Amino acid sequence: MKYGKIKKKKDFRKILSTGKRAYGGTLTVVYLPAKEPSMAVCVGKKYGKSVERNRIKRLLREAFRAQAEKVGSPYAFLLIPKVSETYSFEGFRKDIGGIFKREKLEDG
RNA sequence: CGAGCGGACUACGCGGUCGCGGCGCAAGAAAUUGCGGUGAGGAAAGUCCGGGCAUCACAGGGCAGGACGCCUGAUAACGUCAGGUGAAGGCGACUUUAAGGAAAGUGCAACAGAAAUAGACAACCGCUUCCGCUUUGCGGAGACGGUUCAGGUGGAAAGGCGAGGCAAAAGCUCACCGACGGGACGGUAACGCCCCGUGCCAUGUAAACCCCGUCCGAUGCAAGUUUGGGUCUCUCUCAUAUGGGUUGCCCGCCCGAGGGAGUACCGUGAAUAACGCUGGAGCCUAUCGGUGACGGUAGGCGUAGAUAAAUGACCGCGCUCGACAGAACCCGGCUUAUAGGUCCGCUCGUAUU
RNA sequence: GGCCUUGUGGUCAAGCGGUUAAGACGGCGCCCUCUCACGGCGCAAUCCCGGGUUCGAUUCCCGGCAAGGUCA
Repeated sequence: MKYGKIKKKKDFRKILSTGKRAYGGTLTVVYLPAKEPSMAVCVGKKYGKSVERNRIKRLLREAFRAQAEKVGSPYAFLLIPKVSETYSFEGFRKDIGGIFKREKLEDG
């Protein structure tokens, strides 16, 4: 399934206020049923300089991509990482997988 | 071998699988799919300068304000760079340097010190008057005249140092050094060097105000352009220069501004849109001119253009185990951050030949 | 991305190149009191950091760092 980008400020507000929250060790996932599958990562200035922020975004997208195939129905996802010293691909991947399993979003 | 100086370069590499942003080609009505190729830096950073570019009822004058400041050159331009001069530091290679003017004027110089820009007081000496005494003299006080040496204070005390000179002294005189004025020579110039003269008067601070010289219109791609409607009619409010725009102010110049209703046509998307948006003062190689910055000529190259914003994950191999760090209109610089590695030129010390 | 502003005890803040760096609130110590409060006395500042100009810099100049504002 192809995931689009969430861009509009209105959409962000809607998901953050009405969406369901799921917490993992390294990040928080906010999601809402939607017509088209979409996702976004939230990495503000508190996470560091631009190099560091870009790295977090890449890791999150890649980890999400590795797990997204399991989700059957369309949802809008927001991924919000927690501030820490180091960020790892493996940690994000396991947390996202665990959240999908717990929230019963996986297909079948 | 040890210590050091200057300059240049590099910024993990290779192979696979999956994935991302532009571009090209093909397919498709379209969404999209497939293939190919391409995709961050030396600082992309800070936004400290300069320029291009764009807009402002063209950009005119004056004031204010700002920047720069040894000389010559380079450049589109610069506060940058190159070469040189002076000064300071280092044994040296070399490094640093906002380096015009203090006899245009104003301000400031705490504390200390007799005194802070120059007068007084104190001190030293001469002469004279008075007083005292141990009476060819010595001491004390006062008037007049000469002088600023020494001591102490200070960042700085009126050219320095040595000799002569004098009642005591002082560039009063002399040698050397410095300063100032004039001249010759060398250099495009800053300046250097030599000669002659003047006994010498002018404290510091201009990164205090300021003076002199040179330069600057303002605003910045969130600039701005296009579509978002156009034309006509009616009407309302403010205004006739005492308004609005143009640079902070003045002059000058330019101009009415905003809203509502109706009708005909176009359009249905209205801001998260498109353009600006990357081919350029471009990069590489060779050669010529120049000490050099740089410039000329010839050949070659095609080299990110995103907009919640693209480079990542995993596996294998190698090693020195990988620093600082991510384009956002574009260039030239400066400044700041930066693990390690490579190369070139040079200095000092020690030892050997 | 562009353009600006500000950094002084814990907080809010004054500060004409020479100050013992004002003042208020708060904190700590001592005195006063049987005790607390009030009151009195005292203490606590790398003037954000690094250079430079100057005899002397919180102040002037240059470069960093941090915080904040503003422009569609």
